[in-house]
Amino acid sequence: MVEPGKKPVRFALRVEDRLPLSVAVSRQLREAIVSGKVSVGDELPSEKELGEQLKVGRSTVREALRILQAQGLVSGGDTVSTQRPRVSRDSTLSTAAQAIENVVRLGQIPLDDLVELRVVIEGAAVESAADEPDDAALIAAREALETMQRPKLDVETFRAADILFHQSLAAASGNAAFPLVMGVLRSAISAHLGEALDKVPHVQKTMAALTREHAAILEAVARAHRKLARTLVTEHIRGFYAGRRAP
Amino acid sequence: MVEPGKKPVRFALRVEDRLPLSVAVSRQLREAIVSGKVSVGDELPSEKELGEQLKVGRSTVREALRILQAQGLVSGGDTVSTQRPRVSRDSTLSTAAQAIENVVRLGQIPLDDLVELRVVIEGAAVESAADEPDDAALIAAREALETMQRPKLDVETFRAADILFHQSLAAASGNAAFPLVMGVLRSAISAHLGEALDKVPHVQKTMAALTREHAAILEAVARAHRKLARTLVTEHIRGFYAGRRAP
DNA sequence: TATTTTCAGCTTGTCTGACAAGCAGTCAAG
DNA sequence: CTTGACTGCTTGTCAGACAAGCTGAAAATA
Repeated sequence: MVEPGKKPVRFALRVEDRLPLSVAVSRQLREAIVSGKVSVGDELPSEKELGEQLKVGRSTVREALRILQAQGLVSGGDTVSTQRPRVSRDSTLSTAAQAIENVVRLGQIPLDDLVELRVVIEGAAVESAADEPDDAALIAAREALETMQRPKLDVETFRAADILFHQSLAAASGNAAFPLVMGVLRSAISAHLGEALDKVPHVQKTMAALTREHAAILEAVARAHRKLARTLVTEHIRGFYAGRRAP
Repeated sequence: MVEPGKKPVRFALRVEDRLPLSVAVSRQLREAIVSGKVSVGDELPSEKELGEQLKVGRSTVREALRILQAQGLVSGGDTVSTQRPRVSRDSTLSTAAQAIENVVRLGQIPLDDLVELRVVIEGAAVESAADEPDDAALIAAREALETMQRPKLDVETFRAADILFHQSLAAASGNAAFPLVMGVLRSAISAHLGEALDKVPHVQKTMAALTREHAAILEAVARAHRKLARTLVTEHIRGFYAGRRAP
């Protein structure tokens, strides 16, 4: 491919930092936010004003704001409103969750692997919660459990209480990363399974059984039986998804 | 890859709530992507065409694309280019890491919690790898270890080999979710710590010590000593970050 | 005076039209 | 066969327009 007479000279095109203005603007704003130059909860200037300060058009500013909203650094984007965007307080958490969910869903990770990861994390969470529980979170878990113990519960309410229970349990570990990743896993798993799970043969019976397992887990945590709590959680999760997967 | 027989996916917009159109568009495209309706690597229609199919203006489409780029689902956003955006191949991972980094930098998740989560996951990974290892991944880990054992290694090479070692070890568990989440965690943690690892007092000594720990971990895994492997990994990670945090 | 109504002025959301820069193919001239 | 011009696309950016909604102040009313 190379003639003997000619030396292969490669010319590398040095692309200077030509990134779109909108991206540059978003990065600059991001730096101002994460570095604390604008504090959390502050209002940002209006789009027009930002554009004038930065000497860019309004559409450019709008695109930059969209990027920041997608990153969860700026509020808004979920409703139409005339409110000025603010530096976001807590929506970055759900943003991170969604980002991981994207990875998981695109990564074609087998369902079993996700379930196993959830077992690992939730097992560690209840062990930690059994050691030194966060009482407020434990109370929230207990309330969720009481909701699930109400007779003749409809599936949707049960489902919401179930999520809240597991979330609270993870939060009781005192580790903020546990509930975050757990929530991500749960949502990714149910996205894999599809939402047609409510059509189990014996819904009330299944829900009652799950509730009993929840009660046992919570009690093990409350009594600081860390190994028992882990075992119960592991069986609970594995059993649940095993039953779902091959009905 | 544009055979005449392949018919392009058509997008039709369905407005649910009073969401901004741009957000609705981005969500719909996101669904099309993560559900595999448009496959990874595919080109999306041009902005004009998308706008015509969805019956929205081009600026609206552009804002939606910005959101998707910020989420890492669509390529582009880092250079100015006339290329049509594609469904992104693998950049979602770094996006997730960046999202977590935002969370951490805004102080919503303490660094220690992230480290502890990494301990949990990597501990479970080596246990699983000790039980039934994926041989190819173990070989990769061993090669990375050999790289680290080379004398007078520069920091960057060591660092790369270190990442590869841990990644391979996690992959040896056979669970695809472990290396994935681990990678996100690792990147988020190191982004938060800063890259100032070179400023350790005794770099060569530190690297040598880390390498010995790595070797011990790998041997424990290879000999199917699951508990030992977990203990070693736990100490390895905790020790590493404990040393970093308060130098 | 106190309360309600009105209204001007802002904001965001969206659309349209315009232009520059750059890539890709075509097609003719050398 | 190479070269160059040309055409048609793309993205990036801007400017201007309009609707809808909020806010605060002035005006009208009780």
